Amino acid sequence: MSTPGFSEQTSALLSQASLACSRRGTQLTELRRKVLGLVLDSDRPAGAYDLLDRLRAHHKGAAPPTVYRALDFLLEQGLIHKVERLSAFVGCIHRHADDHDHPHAAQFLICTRCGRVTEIEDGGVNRALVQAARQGGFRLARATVEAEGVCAACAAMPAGASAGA
Amino acid sequence: MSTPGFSEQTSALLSQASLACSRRGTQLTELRRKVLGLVLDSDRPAGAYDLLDRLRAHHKGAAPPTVYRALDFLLEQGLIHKVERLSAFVGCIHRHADDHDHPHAAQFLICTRCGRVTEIEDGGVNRALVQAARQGGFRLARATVEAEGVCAACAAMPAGASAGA
DNA sequence: CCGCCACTGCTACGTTATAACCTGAACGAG
DNA sequence: CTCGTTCAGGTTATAACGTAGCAGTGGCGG
Ligand SMILES: [Zn+2]
Ligand SMILES: [Zn+2]
Ligand SMILES: [Zn+2]
Ligand SMILES: [Zn+2]
Repeated sequence: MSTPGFSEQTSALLSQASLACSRRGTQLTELRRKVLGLVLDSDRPAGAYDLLDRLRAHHKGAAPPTVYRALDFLLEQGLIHKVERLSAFVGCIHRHADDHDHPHAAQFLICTRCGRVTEIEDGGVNRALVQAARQGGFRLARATVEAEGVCAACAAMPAGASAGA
Repeated sequence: MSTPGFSEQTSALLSQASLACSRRGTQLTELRRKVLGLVLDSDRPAGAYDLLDRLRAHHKGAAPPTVYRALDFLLEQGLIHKVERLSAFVGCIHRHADDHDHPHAAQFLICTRCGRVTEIEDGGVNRALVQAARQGGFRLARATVEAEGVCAACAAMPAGASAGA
């Protein structure tokens, strides 16, 4: 695999991310690649300090700014998203077209049972938001939409249990 | 005025809040009333530590737990909202019906020029969210919707200026 | 009187995020 | 080549946000 320690799927996503950055004239350096790999490899949102701890295993001397700078870069590149309610980060599931100059409009479904976050991109929600903003004369730039509830997997489990670990 | 140091409008809202709490069997104590007054009296979202500083002017010995406990209470009572993106609090503009047992579904428009936040409650957005969640088999409990952009007042100003202060 | 409860005071601590300053590598202009 | 500039990252310290835990007080019902 291309980056030891990461899953096959994560490695594949890292390769795509690297390409996407090249096309945009930015560099997915080794450090940024590691941080992105850690985010992608986690099936739950990852906090900055969780990432820092894991990063330190293979990157001695990492400090808060180390990981926050990498996260800022990855956010700018649209490779990850921040879930505000959790102060945590998730990998972006969407393909990164050559031309994407500004972030796409996504929404997040946060399961309060298992902690997993699903990224969706719902046209209806986006249209409704644009409409609502326009009604108030508000010039909409972007929106944070984070729903909390119970995911399909957890809803199918007996109460008290949580799907998949 | 009923509570010295607050505007007439804030005082009126405080009276309403006090009544609403009585009906629900909870107490809007003097401390909680002061914190609510501070939130309502501000035309921008107020951070917890900003509130703490202002609270100390009339309430010697206040510490972080003092203000956070009051904020928790006010959130539970639906008297204020937290704006996650700003880690700050705003007063709720809606009337507090006797029967409201769970929080209402509101959205926030955050102006990046002047910093003001407008609370709206848009049926279209709420319907779209319910619909989007259902499509993924997600049992929606509540949603954080925080739009960023430029408010009508700021959009009418020359670039570089910001409306009202 | 006594136990219980809601509220508050207070100390300390945990978590999240950024400021400020410095080093070194890469690269083109002069 | 040497300088200025840009970008990435190391390092230290600190700001900003939030909570745990325990003690005291005062009301209220047994
Ligand atoms: Zn995305
Ligand atoms: Zn779940
Ligand atoms: Zn409200
Ligand atoms: Zn504005």
